[in-house]
Amino acid sequence: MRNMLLILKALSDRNRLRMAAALMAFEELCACQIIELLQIKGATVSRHLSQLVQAGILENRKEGRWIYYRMNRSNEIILPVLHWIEKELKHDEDLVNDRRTLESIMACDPEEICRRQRGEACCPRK
Amino acid sequence: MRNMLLILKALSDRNRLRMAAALMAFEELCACQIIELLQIKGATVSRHLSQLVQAGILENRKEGRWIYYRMNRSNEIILPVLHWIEKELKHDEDLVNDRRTLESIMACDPEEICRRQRGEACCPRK
DNA sequence: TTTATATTTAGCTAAACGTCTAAATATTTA
DNA sequence: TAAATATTTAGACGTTTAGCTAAATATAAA
Repeated sequence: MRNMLLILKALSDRNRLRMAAALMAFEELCACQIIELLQIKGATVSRHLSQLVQAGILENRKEGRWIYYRMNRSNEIILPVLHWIEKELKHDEDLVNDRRTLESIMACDPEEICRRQRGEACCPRK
Repeated sequence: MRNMLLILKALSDRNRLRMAAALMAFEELCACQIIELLQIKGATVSRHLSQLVQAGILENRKEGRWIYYRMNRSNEIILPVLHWIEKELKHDEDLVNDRRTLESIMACDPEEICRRQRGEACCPRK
């Protein structure tokens, strides 16, 4: 039961649900891309991501200075609930919007995203 | 998304998950039976139950002084996640134990359960 | 119509949570 | 090797939440 509660709790926060939905649509995202999507502080994003990893929903890999997150496809327990979310929220207004935002985020190099987050203007916002 | 979050939040508390599991196994239970199962105060149980109703997971009906709760079978959205929980927690130690406890609770009249909750000895505990 | 009683609501407290800033860590570049 | 930088960890703060007790509500029994 403990495990199930970890999973349900991890998914029952708006920002974490958005992260999960983003990674259902986009194979792999680095932390800075998720920061850019959610527009909240990196430290906060980091804690949410680690909670999702803790629950077995996400996994990550390190590549240089970046850390990339993706769904943990080897965890079969969570597949049904992810499919459920995917189906029910396919047309959710906020998530459709997030996917659109992600398209433009993916069009930039992570390099550019990070530069923007340090306050240097680049990579037009919209 | 708001709706999905209500559902996920409602299910991501240990006691509420136990309530939901109990009502997957036992068609219908009145509030006093759930109080008896969880061994927490009636007021607290009441608030949990209303949160589950709010999320569309449970429905209730009034019969005299008692209020009976059951799964809201007309809400199709939640069926997949309930099946998921049912499958994953079928052999969960705590929930197996809850079902055993419920067997003996069901063997008493609600009348008896309520009397016990008022402090009068009756209906042997185990 | 008064009393008993099953459940809910209101108000409180302690713990958990989401967010932030600042400091720490790890990796790359100069 | 020193400076830059992407992410995480630590610590603080305001909000939410799960639990309690006591009061309110609604129904049944006397």
